[in-house]
Amino acid sequence: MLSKKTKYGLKALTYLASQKDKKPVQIAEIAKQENISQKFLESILLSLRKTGFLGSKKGKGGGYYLIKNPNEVLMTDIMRVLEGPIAMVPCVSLNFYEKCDDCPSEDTCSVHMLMLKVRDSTLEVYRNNTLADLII
Amino acid sequence: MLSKKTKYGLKALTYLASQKDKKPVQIAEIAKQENISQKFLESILLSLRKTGFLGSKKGKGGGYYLIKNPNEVLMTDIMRVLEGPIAMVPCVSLNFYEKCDDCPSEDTCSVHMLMLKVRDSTLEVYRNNTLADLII
DNA sequence: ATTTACCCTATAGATTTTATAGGAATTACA
DNA sequence: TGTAATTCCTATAAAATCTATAGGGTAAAT
Repeated sequence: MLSKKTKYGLKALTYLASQKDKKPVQIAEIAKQENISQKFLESILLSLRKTGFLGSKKGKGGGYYLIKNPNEVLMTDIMRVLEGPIAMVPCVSLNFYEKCDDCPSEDTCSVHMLMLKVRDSTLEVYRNNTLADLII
Repeated sequence: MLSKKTKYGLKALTYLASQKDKKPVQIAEIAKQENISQKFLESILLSLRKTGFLGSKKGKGGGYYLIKNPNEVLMTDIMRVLEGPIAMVPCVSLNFYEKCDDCPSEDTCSVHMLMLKVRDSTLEVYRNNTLADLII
């Protein structure tokens, strides 16, 4: 299941991406328009800024804005920051690899092979979609 | 992330599928071979029996066995029983549909469209794999 | 100065996941 | 007929994760 954090994050990014200009948008505005708890959204936007997706401006007239053009932002990168690993098991994760402690070998693990296929098919979707594709 | 329940369930099903004959296999044997807590596995196998994937036999020489041939068991069906919805959001789920309470409309939801694509690509994997494909 | 708005950390509440406990019911077999 | 083996079932506890909320700090604009 997609976490609320990811869902809210995607909605906020899309909201920013659909702005005419690149002027900062306030948290309060995004929160209200997208039905998101403002404080929760605040922490999400903060993490998106720290990971280089958003810029921010303090003080009056401040807010958040996109750093790159929407069509340059791959869904793979967004999803990894918001949701974490794209793979369903750590042992098939490209960016968050971990060995499973309950498996003697990955070569003979039935789950491993299946989840590799799922990962690849999901990756293909994320690699072929940018933030721009989320704008209706 | 794949839950342990699903992972263990898949391993257990694969273990049963790779048996030569269809004689019942005891929980204890599967638990030991696959490094799974026996009591936890017990509840998983129970749910797989109640959903028609496994048969069971009580008493001495009892255990669990597959009802169908491994190549007749689609991964879609297994995953829905073990893990639940294949979709990452309820509003794009075929079998567990639910409206999102924070979205005014699905047609204008950026998350909805993306998750529809992810669901379809994942479904394609599960529809093209059976339990037999998990056997190494 | 004062107001506006982001910055940051800690923590609490809710939910889900991951088991564990303990006994009841059933079967095989001596 | 008795006994050991094995699944069946419900309840509940422990742990982890998710979803916020609280409250003050910091920088910028006017």
